[in-house]
Amino acid sequence: MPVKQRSSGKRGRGEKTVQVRDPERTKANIINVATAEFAELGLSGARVDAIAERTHTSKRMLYYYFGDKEGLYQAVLLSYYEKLRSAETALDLSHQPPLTALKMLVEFTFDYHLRHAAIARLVMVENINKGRHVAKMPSVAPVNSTILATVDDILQRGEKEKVFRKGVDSFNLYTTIAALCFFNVSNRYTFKAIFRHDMADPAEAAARREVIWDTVRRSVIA
Amino acid sequence: MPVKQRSSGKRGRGEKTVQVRDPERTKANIINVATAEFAELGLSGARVDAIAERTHTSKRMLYYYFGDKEGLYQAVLLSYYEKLRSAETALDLSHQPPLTALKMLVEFTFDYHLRHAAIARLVMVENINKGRHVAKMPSVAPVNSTILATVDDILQRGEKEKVFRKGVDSFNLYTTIAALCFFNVSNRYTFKAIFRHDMADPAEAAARREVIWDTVRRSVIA
Amino acid sequence: MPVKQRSSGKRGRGEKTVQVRDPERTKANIINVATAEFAELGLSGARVDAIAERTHTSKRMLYYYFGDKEGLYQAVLLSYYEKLRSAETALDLSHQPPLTALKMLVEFTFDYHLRHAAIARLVMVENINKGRHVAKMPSVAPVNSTILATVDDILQRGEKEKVFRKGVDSFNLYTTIAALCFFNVSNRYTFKAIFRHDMADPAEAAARREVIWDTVRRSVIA
Amino acid sequence: MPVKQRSSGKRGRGEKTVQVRDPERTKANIINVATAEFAELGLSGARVDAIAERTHTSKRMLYYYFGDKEGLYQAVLLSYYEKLRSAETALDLSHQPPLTALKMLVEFTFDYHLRHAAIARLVMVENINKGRHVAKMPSVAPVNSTILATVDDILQRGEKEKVFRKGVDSFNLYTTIAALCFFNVSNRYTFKAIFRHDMADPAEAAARREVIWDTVRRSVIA
DNA sequence: TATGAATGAGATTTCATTCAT
DNA sequence: TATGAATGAAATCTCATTCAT
Repeated sequence: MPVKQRSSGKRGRGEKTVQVRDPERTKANIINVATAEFAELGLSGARVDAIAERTHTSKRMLYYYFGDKEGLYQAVLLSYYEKLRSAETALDLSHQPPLTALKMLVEFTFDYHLRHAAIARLVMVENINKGRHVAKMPSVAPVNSTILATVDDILQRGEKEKVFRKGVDSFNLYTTIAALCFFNVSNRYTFKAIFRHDMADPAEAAARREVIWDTVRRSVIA
Repeated sequence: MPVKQRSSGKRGRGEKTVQVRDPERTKANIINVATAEFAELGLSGARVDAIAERTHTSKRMLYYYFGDKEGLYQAVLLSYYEKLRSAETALDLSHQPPLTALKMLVEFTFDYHLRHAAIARLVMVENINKGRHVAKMPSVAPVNSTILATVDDILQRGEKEKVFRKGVDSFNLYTTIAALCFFNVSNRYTFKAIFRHDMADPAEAAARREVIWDTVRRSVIA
Repeated sequence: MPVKQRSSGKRGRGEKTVQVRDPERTKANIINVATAEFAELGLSGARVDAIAERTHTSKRMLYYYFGDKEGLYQAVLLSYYEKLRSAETALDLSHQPPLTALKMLVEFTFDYHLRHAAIARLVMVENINKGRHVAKMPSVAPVNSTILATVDDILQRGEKEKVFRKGVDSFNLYTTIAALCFFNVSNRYTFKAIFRHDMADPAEAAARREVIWDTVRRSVIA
Repeated sequence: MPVKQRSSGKRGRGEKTVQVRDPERTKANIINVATAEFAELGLSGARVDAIAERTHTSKRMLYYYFGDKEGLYQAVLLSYYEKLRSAETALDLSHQPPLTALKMLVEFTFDYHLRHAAIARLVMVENINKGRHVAKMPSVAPVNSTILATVDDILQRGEKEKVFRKGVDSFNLYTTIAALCFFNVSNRYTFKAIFRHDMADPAEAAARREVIWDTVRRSVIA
């Protein structure tokens, strides 16, 4: 009988399938739930109990696999960066003409943040934590800076083709793109309160996406 | 907390000024300390005990003046927006030629965030909280959107003088400026871990400041 | 209403007087209860809950005053050494003739361990912990080594009076006394199981007390 | 415990001998590891996980062979008493002249405790447990009281030869020897903290060994 | 016989807040 | 107005043990 049911008092029927004995699935499940919780409430705001509750497992398993709350948080962070990398490499910008490639990068970055708001929030959380945890993750640095190589390639091709002006720095360009796209998610709530604009509103977001691309384009064209 | 005293020994004694019975000073003192704590650790990460500890008063006073932890946090937030407003109005951009005015605004925004990193972090914290608290502060909205009027004024004058191209939207322009300047502080730590660039390093910040201005300028000029 | 009653389900009526607001009494109360628990079960075997239960306060206060379980244990240990010192100095052996003084010391040491078995057990516990906690208590060493001065004084006077032979070392003598007296408490249970002798039985203890004194006496007399 | 593997990396791999299906070896291996753990940390301080970790087997085997933690502890205890018995009988004191025999016994006891400190600690642990487990081990009592017969034999021979005085009780004599030798190991750490003497230091131990023999000798000679 | 995943029960610790003085 | 003691409720974490394969 691999199916056990919880005798939870709150719910009508025990709806949890336990005892999966598929560690990878168990871990992935935990990480997914935890990602949402950490993104929603931050490291200190997140509740281990709340995470466990929404998991197919028990709280004990979080500790079994991730050691402690911070270990789980770190696993969540790592999994985010891994997903981002896959998404970025899946873009394959090297075969596009420079301007197209740049546009695709801008739009991808914008859309990715908008669609995965939880994940952008995770980055904010980590910055509130002063990057204490990313700093411990050696695999993150090399992986992510490949995006700089991509940008550099686009810039060089564009420069050679006289589409882009000279002297644009890849790190600065990428920072500009990231800043413009990230902000839409990161500062959504304070902007809404202050300026009565909801940057997550589809129409508003679509308009902003255009403006951002326009801004980036003007910053590089010859 | 008697226990803390176990590992003290560093301080002579009586380093806390005897309470002067000046409510305003007491409150200001509490808010300053709380600002640092909330900016450092977020709303849920901050500790009431820790704040009280670094205050010239006792914990009881926090509750006396601010009701509870959230009340204190809200007071901190409000005080931030008030300071920002004073600083912005002190700029007086309406008497400057449009391009100069815009440049001053960009540089002020950049410098302000860089210098008052704690305050930018506070904004991040509030966004993690989904703006739950700013939303409750009626005084914030009217106050802060005056900045939009300022930007609008600059844009209109620039357009009229043919320095700026037509159709630039003030909200979008301000968002771009804010995004570019805010990001330098908000994503400092993750960027450092991933790209090995310290965006807070004076030389790097100065260079970035130039690029940001260049980007903004190109986005508006005729 | 300084008296609050617990709504404990296990007991007929809430019998705990809380809210004493006499920190010293509260702390002493906690330490007394904790001494018994730690002596009975060791550091890891002791239960914070169990200690709190038998206290006039709540579990929270243990943490308030002592930080954590180890802090409490350390306080217990320190309090033991302080009590031992008072008892030893109260003896005032310097005005007794050497042989009498030595006998008094032996009998005191024997009786003290027998009467305060809990405390001898505490010393065992600390040795199981490899002295990790005593080592951190700077006040213990100087305090307790005054006993060596006392023994030394007795030995010198006895030697001068030709009651004691030459060359008896004070540290060795004290160690012998301590060993013989301590053992009666420390190894009581294993000895009982193996040899069917209960070293804590009054008659047996009284006899053993004589033998110990005899052994010590023979080891020093001229 | 998957989590532990986060900070491993030190070991090549496959450092655990593949299980040889030799129950006796497996059991012996477990007992050895468990002896160290229990001696180090006590019954409640020891961790089943930690023991299993350092074993050539898995945690399941501990339960398979020993039932539960206490069963394992009891097995460890029994194995200690068996080893002690073998060592003692190997001495063969009945063919030595009384004084020599006594000296050999003292020195053996001293050396045995010094060399097998883990085992003396185990006895302390069991006394902290109030002998709950030895009491359950029927084989221990008859076995170990043979040592009393040995001491008795020595005493009687010594008395007959007028080397020893009359009226020395064998149980008391053995207790004295045990106390003096045991103490060197059992109270090593507190004595070090309090008196700055390391009773385990070879030179200090050698000197103490002499003093103990001297003390015992003086307590019995005619 | 062997293993790694899984777990319930309970242990320790933390935290915002209130109370007595 | 001020303070240190006190607290309930809830959070994090640990541990011996069992289960599925």
